[in-house]
Amino acid sequence: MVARAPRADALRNRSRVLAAAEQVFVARGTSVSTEEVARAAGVGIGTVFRHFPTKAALIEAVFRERLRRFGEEVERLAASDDPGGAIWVLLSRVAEVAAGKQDWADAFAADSMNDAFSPAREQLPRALGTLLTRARRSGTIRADVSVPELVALMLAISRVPELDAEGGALRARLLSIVFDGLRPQA
Amino acid sequence: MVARAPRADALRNRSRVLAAAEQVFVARGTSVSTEEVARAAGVGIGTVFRHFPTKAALIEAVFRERLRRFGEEVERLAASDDPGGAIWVLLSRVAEVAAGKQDWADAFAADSMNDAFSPAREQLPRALGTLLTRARRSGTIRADVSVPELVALMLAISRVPELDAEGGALRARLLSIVFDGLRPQA
Amino acid sequence: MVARAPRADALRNRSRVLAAAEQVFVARGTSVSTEEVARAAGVGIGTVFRHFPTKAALIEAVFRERLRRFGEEVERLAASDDPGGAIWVLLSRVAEVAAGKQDWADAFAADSMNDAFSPAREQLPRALGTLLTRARRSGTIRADVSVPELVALMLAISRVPELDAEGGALRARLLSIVFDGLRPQA
Amino acid sequence: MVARAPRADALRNRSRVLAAAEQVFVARGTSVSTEEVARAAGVGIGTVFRHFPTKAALIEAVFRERLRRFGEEVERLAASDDPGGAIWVLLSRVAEVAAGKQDWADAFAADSMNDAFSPAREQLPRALGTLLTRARRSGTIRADVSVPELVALMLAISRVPELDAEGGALRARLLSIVFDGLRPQA
DNA sequence: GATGAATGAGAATTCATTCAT
DNA sequence: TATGAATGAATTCTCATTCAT
Repeated sequence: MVARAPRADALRNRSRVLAAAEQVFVARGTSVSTEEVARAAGVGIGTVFRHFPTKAALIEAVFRERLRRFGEEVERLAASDDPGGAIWVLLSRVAEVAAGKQDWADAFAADSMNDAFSPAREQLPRALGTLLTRARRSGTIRADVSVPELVALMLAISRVPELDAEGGALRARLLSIVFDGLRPQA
Repeated sequence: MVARAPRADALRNRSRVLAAAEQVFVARGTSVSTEEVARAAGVGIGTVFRHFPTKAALIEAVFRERLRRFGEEVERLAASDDPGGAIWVLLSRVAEVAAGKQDWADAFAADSMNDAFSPAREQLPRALGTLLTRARRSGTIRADVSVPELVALMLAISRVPELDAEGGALRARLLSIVFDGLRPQA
Repeated sequence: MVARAPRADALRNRSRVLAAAEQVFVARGTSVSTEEVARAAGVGIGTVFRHFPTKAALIEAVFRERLRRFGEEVERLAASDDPGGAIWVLLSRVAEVAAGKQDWADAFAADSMNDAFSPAREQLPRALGTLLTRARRSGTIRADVSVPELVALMLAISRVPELDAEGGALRARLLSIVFDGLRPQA
Repeated sequence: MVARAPRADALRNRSRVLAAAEQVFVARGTSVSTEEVARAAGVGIGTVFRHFPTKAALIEAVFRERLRRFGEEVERLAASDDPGGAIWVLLSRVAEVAAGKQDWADAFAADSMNDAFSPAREQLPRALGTLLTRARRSGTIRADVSVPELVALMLAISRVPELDAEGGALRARLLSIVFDGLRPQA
């Protein structure tokens, strides 16, 4: 019995499930039943469990994927000409993405710093570190802010669901406060 | 057929259940079974449901009580001689209280601005408003920050569970960033 | 410790409970909770259970009382000048009373011939017997109908809930069929 | 994503549950717990709920099935050479079937004319109508009896549980009364 | 005696997980 | 492999009955 490369249709199903799960979890929280995820993916529930042995594993996989994509985005931001502006963009994006998606943010917050996510643990902090260093050098961000502070701020911002009210004006004011706090202080 | 004062033992049990529920919810999330709450309170499950007709009602009651206590605390802070310092204390307290209590913060965030909490809706924003006005006048807080921004910040801070790491040093740095952002900018 | 006559207020409470239970059972079925009966009677639930040791006992008592009153009514009918007409009235009354009160009729049907109801077992059949004998003699009722047949017919009629439709016209036609069947056949 | 035929074992289980439920409901009333139905069917309780999402749905399904079979029986009777005799058989069957099955008769009475049972609403009244028309023409049944009266009589008869006593003799006499009432009157 | 709070055994229902088809 | 039926533990809630006040 040689370990065989996964069949193409199996891979396709895995992706389908992952995508459907992300959509459903974001929309209605991770407490939706696995059955609903299967329905959204257009597969049988058995298929979901074949690819992800427990529901927790599915949630984790969805989240890992999300972190991965986020890491890529941060890498692009870290390469920006304007690192200070990039941090502003970063925090804005976090606030946007999280708005109204409580449960999702929960999972993010609960697990983002978990040992389970070794790839994200490498890529994301590294990208954030690069971004911070460059921003510090450019004089837009104060020197005593490092990655954990930035992550904590991101988490904090990501978890306020009411920011969409008033057409996002509140969100802008919140970000402005935080951003002013990040600036080198007189 | 006169409306009678509730019996002493009933009141005692109600409080016990409320206290046990708060403890259990904070420690292990609001998803613990009502049975466990009953066990923690040392009463039968029927007693829990007698006092709180649904689980949602219990969660709400626990939360309402918590908001009430928090409102009192803010009122005391609003009367302080040093309103700027009081806001610092306020945010610190929020961060302390929320640490490691994810689900609890969820409930707070989800409901804190809800119509259901009319008493809190009055007392808490009023106290925060007083505090802010006084802090603005004393020159410690910038003029364009009002109650919604402050609440959003509190929510944001309250929802970062990892702040206890490193003996709270990270929490202190996060607060310092936020606080600098709240100061009148040069 | 001599057996003492029940206190006046205890008797009053017993009646109140009985009356309230009848009303509630007729309106909403015997599956309403004992608590609701207590509420309707304006007493505590403990009082209900003091007078009727189990819910079944309460149902039985309510029913016994109802049979007793019905027995009295039949006695009056049995004394009528027109025994044939009296039987018609009897069956009409049964149909009227039962209309729309399914659960109630259930209890009636389930228990009416039960050994538990010794007083009713005496009074009611005796009155029906008298009525029948007189009706037979007057030539309005056929000779081979005796008390059990009459009771069965009453039960049957009492259990058709739809008879109120069409302003009772259907009920009238049903009774007419039964009544014709009861007449001496050519 | 084609709609597939239900699996054979699923169909088998559905039938098993339905049959077990009918048996249990008839024997001990529809208030038996779903757990008992599952036990009687030899399946897990989850299986019962998979096929019938609520207990009410199960009761309804059992009842619908019963009405369907009854409708078939009436159709056979409607085709008889002796329509008068067929009506006698019909009423006898109803009395037999219902004997001692209180709760069952309740469901029958409560729902038999319900909109929920559209198939029965068509088949059963139609068959009864045919039967009645033929019986009227043959001169065994009086002209002013139509389907609602017949149904009401069936319901009435079906709801007298005591008819089995005395080896069914009482039942026979009750039916004879009703039947004489149905005959064209002199 | 009266009260109503406490109790806990069910009951219906859900859902992660397993396994026959 | 994919499917979806079967399973049963767990959960919320109800209610008859008991018992302290």
